[in-house]
Amino acid sequence: MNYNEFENCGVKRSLDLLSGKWKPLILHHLFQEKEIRFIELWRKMPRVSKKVLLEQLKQLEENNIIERIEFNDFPPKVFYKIHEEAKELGNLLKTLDDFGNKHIN
Amino acid sequence: MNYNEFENCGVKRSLDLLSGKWKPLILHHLFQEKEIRFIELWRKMPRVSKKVLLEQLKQLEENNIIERIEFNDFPPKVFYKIHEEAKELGNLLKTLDDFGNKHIN
DNA sequence: TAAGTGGGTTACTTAAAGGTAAACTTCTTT
DNA sequence: AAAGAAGTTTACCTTTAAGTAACCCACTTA
Repeated sequence: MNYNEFENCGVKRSLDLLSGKWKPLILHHLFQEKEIRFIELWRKMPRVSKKVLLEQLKQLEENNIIERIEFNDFPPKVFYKIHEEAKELGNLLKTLDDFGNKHIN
Repeated sequence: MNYNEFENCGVKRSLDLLSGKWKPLILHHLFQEKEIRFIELWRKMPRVSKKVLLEQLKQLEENNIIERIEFNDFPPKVFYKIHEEAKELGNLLKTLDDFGNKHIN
């Protein structure tokens, strides 16, 4: 999240959106589930701390990649899902995955 | 360069290859020039220190993204160029650029 | 012989990302 | 009354990436 030069570059912007240790894994789950509760997501990736997971989710939300939907229930209920306008991100992830798998080494 | 989990994931591998503050800019220049001397490259991006530029180049080389070609001349002469097997990276960068430009905000 | 050349290294500092652990909130259940 | 639930926050520590500045090497040129 620290490209301070060459700002006007789409490559950087894309990398910014995805950079963060747990974001690819988060997105992987969100693309699978369409909509998932915070605690469910956490159970799927228990090696992240709550704090860090929340940080990454907040960054994704600020970048309009995901949406946070809160219900005033008890116990609290919050859903996260891929933002409608970021659905095309799926294709990008596929492209990145393909390239990464080909380019082993 | 620090994804220690979910290693077996192409997305992570791709992001790893590209993560580094100056790599997108380096690659931009290398894709333009096909082959460029270290000092020329540095002149094109004078806000990086030599040390950091060399670090980023070394990482790219270790990942087989670029090639380092050394001549035993004086003064020393070293060329960097996109590795033949990484030419397809051009398409990936294009994809990232397009996405980033669309997804402003 | 002193200064300059291009590529690279070393030692040290700063800033940012991530990790750990505990506490808070507001309700429900036992 | 005590314990537990889900989501979040706080305080603090560790690790890593990046920045700064100086120096080395082997040779050439003024």
